[in-house]
Amino acid sequence: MAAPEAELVLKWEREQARLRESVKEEDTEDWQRSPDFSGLERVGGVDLSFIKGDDINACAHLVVLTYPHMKVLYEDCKMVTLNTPYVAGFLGFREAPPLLQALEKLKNVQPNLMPQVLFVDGNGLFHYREFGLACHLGVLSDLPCVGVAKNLLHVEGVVRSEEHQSQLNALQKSGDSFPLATASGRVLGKALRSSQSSIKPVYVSVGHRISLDTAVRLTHTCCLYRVPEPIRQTFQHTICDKRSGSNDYTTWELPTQEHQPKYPQ
DNA sequence: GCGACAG
DNA sequence: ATCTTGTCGC
Repeated sequence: MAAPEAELVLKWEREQARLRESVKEEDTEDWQRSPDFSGLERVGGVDLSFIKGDDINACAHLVVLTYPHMKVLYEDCKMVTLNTPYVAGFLGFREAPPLLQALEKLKNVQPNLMPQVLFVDGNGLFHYREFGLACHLGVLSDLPCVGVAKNLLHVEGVVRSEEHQSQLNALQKSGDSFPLATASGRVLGKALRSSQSSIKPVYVSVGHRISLDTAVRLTHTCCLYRVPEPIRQTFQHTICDKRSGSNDYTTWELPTQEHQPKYPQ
């Protein structure tokens, strides 16, 4: 993929700065204040999936699950063609448009199934300019959004240093977390140990209309495995025939004991 | 200066 | 993002 033109990058930066002003980083919903999230009934997840040698054609996924039981209420997968290359820091311009279309479609066909919060595969405020994909989707859809990244983005001095590694080692049990603070002291996200069975954390940050602590708490309650169920279900429902062979989860042993799903049946 | 850098 | 097998353990 050719390097993005400097002019385009400048345009993108201006757009991110403009949209950044609309991000709400506080709880705006009643259920977010509730200790057990009572009132929350539907959680969504979005993601794009690709096949090996092709980075312009992708499958745009949207799933909606019940809360807290994580049962599938709605799933949609559509092949799309992307216009922009992947550039770290500008994921929103590449992935937000098709994902917004999926939300628009849901609004038209099953408005009653619109999720009350959306999990996004990528960062929110934990971003070079505090405007990752989760913020991008949040502002443009005005849906509460949580950013969950599986890998660490190097933001303002937050890197995989020995300090970071020792903080990770201190995450002993599921639900443990530590803040991701910039050199200036601003907390842009949290590293969360989301399941007992995985040492590797997920990086949670605010997308829109939710506080960081609520986002982390909610993410934890949606994790049966490392990746929050709404996002993980999106992988499972990939229609692009990627679920043959041993990757079919039905051939895997179900978690036992402390690995037990939080909400059986 | 070069490289690192969500998906 | 995606490629890619088995293997060891709870």
